[in-house]
Amino acid sequence: MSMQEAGEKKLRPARTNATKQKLFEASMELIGERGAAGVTVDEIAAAAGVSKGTVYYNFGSKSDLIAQLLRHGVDILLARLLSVKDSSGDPLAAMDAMIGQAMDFMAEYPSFARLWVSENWRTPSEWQDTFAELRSRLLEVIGAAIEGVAGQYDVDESISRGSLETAIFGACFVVGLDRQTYNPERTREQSVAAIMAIMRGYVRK
Amino acid sequence: MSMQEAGEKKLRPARTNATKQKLFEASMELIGERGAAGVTVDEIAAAAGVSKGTVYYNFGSKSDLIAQLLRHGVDILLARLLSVKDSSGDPLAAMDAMIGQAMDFMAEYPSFARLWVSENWRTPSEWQDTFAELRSRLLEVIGAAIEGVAGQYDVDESISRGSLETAIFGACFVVGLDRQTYNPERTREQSVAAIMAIMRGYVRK
DNA sequence: CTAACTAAACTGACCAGTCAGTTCAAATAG
DNA sequence: CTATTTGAACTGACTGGTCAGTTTAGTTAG
Repeated sequence: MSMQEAGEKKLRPARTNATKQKLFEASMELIGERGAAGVTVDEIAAAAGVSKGTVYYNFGSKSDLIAQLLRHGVDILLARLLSVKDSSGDPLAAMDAMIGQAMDFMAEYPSFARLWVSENWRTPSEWQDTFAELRSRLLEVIGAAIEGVAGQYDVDESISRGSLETAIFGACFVVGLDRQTYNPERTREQSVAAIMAIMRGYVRK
Repeated sequence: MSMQEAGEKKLRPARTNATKQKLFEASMELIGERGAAGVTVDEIAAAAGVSKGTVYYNFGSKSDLIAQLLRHGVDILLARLLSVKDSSGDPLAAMDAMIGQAMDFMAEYPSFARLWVSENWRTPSEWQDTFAELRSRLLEVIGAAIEGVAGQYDVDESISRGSLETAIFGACFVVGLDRQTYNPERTREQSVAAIMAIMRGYVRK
C-alpha cells in the first residue's frame, strides 16, 4: 500500500520525505480503520516506526497531518483520473476508463476512501475548507468527462450536470467501499458497469 | 427533527420513552455533526436536558446508545420506503417515488446519514454486525423494487443486481448529503432525476 | 556542522463509566 | 381521606485512565 509521490514536494532532505511517507502510510491505515478521532498520535508514530516527537517535527499537529494526508490522497487519485487519455475518441469509453481508475484507487487505498466519507460531510469540521477545495478539484475532472459525453451524444438535458457529477463521484466511493467491505467477490468490471449505468441513462436512447 | 415512534417498543412507563426519545434526538444531532468518537456522553446528556446517569440508566453504554440509534433511524427510513405503494403499476414510477422518499429522509435526518456513512465501512467496528443486518434489510427493499422493474422492462442483464443495488443505495446517501452540505440550492427533483439515471441506464433502449 | 530524529518525562484537559443518594408518582394501609 | 411504602427514574460528584501537545537533552545521518 505504498503512496508514491504525486505532489513533488520541493526537494528537501531525503530523510524527511521518507519519514513523511512512512507517516502517511501508517496514519492512512490506522485512521481509515478507526477514524480520525479514534487514533492517537502515539499509535501513528509507533506504526510508522518513528518517535512521537518526529510527528510534531514534521507536522504541526495531528489535525495538520490529516489535512496533508487528504491532499496527498487526492493528488494520487487525480493523477490517475487524468492519466486516462481519450485515445479512442469515444467519450463514453473515456468515462468507463476513468471509473475503472477510480475503482482501482478505492481498492488500493480503501483507507483513504473511508477517511473521505467519514469526514467529508461533517459540518463544522476542522477540514471543511480542505474538503471543499479537494472536492471541487475532483468534480472538475468528472465534470469535464461528462462535458465530453454531452458534446458527442444526445443527452438528457433535464438532468442537472451538478447532481450527475455528485451521483457518479459518490457512487465510485460507495461502490468501491462496499466491494471491499461486504462484497469482495464483486469484480472491478461489475462495479464499473453499475456506475456506468448512470451515464447510459444520461444519454438519450 | 422529531423522530416519531417507528418501532413501537412495548408500553413502558411514559417517562422513560420520552427520555429515550430526547436522548435519540440529541445524540443524533451531535453525533451526526462531530462523529461518534467526537461527542461525549456528558454533552449528549446536557443536550437532552438530562443527567449523565440517566444515559446509563437507559442505555448500557455509549456504544449501545449508538447501536440503538442506528436501528431507530433505519426503522424510520424503512417505513418510508415501504410506504411507497406501486399504485400506478409502473415499477419505474415506484422506484422514482422510493428515491424521492429517500431524499426526503436524508433532508430530514441528515445527521443519521452522516453517522451511517461515517461508520458503515469501518472494519473492525463495534457496530459491524448491526450495520450488516440493517444494510441487508435496506438492500432487500431496494432489491425488490429493482426486481419489479426487471420483471416489466427489458433490462441489461449484464449488470449485476447486487452492484446496482449498492450504487443506487449509496447514491441516495451521497447525493442527499451533498445537497445538504455543498449544494442546498439543488432541488429534490434534480437529485431524484440524477439517481434515476441509473435505472434508465439499466433498462434497455 | 546541522537538520532530522530519539526517548522519555511531563502537563493539563478531557472523558467513560460508577455509585451512593434523591425524587416522586402510584400503590397500599389504616 | 391521610399516611406510609415502594421502586423506577434520575442525579451529579467522583474515579481511573487517556491523550494531544510540549520540552529537553542527547543521537544520527547526510
